Amino acid sequence: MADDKKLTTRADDFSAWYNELVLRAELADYSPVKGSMVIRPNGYGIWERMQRALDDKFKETGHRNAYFPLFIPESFLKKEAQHVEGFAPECAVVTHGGGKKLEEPLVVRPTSETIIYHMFAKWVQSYRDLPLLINQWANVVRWEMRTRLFLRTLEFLWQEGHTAHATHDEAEEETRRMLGVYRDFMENWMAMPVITGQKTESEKFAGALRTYSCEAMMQDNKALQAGTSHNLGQNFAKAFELKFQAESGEIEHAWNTSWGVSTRMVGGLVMTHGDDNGLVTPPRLAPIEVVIVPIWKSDEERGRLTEAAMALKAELTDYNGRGAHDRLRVHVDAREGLKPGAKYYEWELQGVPLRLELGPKDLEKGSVFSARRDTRAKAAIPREGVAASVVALLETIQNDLFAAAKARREANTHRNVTSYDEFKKIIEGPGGFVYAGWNGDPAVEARVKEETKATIRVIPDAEFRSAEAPTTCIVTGEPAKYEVVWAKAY
RNA sequence: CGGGGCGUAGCUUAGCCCGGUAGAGCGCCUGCUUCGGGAGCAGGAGGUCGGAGGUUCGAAUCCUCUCGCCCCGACCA
Repeated sequence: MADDKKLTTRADDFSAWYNELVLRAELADYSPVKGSMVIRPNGYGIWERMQRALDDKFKETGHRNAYFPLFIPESFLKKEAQHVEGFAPECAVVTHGGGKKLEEPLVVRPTSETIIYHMFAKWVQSYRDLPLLINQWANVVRWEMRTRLFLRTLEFLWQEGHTAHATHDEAEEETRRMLGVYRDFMENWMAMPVITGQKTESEKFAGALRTYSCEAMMQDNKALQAGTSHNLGQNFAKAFELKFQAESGEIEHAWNTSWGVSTRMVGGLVMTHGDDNGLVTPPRLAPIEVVIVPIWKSDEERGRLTEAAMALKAELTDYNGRGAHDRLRVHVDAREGLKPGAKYYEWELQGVPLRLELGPKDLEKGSVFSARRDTRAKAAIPREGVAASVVALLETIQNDLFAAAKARREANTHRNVTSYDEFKKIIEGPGGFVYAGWNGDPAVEARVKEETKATIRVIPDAEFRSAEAPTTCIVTGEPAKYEVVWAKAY
């Protein structure tokens, strides 16, 4: 090995780069059970930031948290025909408990629609009980064939929102609202631009009427489905007899929605912003936003500079320019026996957005020396008013990360592609998103997947569509029913 | 489950063809000197070579079986 301190580069082997980064930045580690992983503090810290931001948004939109059990009677899964077909193959099933064979096997939840709507049926009698707006933070298990850290593991953490409404339109509005919440989070917290839109019939959630999705582009130009929101119609309400008496006096089935995002987003964050030096975390999701590295030569200096670093930290954390509940998250790295350079590399690997160096020269000059993680730009900042400068710089980093990611996506987005040959050249070559016409036939979708591995990621929402809609289907040349986004996906 | 690769110290690995004292780098521990981009020197700890069987005077190395992991496919948040 030439230099085992350096990561494999993205250009050399994107997949190896990703795995090495996740392991070496200590985001996660392989567990003894094949396909499952341990989320280490660095990774879990990011997830906690994600949870906090999302949970606030869920509460703001009227949802309340609850918790439903891990085990679901096997018969529940079978009550909704499409649902069981979609999920049965990947379910873990408990057949024994307490040393005895169970009368009915229990499925370890792959998702909780069935148990939740079973319970909703007990709780809802009247239209006055609606809407019922519930979210749960939980782990789920899906027995996947091929796993990858954060992107696909046997067990993962997520949130699943489940709601019941009196009308289709209310449910549709909710489905759309939560897709918007996801988009807001992904763009403004993760700094990860997404395309929103509707999934095709073959890609929609098993049991849903319609599925909407947020699709992001990773640095290898592959798509990542980052979050989905489903309008379940009355499918589950009918299967679980979730009924209510309407104002009119009629008994009606409720209309459900479900929506979820998972720890997969941590993988998305890595693949959106990471570079060959390691992780790059958007400030808003960084467990540590600022690391202060004091620099000294002598023992006398060490005491002085460590003290100055602690004072700097105190000034930063006391600053309430972002509000009392959003204090700067600052760490001082005063470890002895490590040279400053070694510390720089370590914090860069871990993706801390901003580093402040504080040495004797800075003390003399009344400044601190800053280094941005994203651009690696360095500059002296006046010590006076440093907190406001740091807050502003972090905001700039947050915005620049989003702008860079968006520019990269646009640079790898291909529109006005009308020939299937050209389409294949792009997909098999550089990859990226290809906007093209589709006749709406699932057989065409299947054929393209078979031939190129590309799938329709979404039928994009209006704002993402091309100025001039494609008129013909990319494959058959027939009139196009939709403009769709094609890409290879994770 | 198909195809490919690999299991040697905490990590990365050399050695394996051609059997003969298990080696290195990183990391770790102790001490001294260092400290503005991965420090140096000295000393030290750490291995039943994935497991089981076989061949042999002798196996990390050869044979058989087995277990596990990674990558590529089919399936998917």
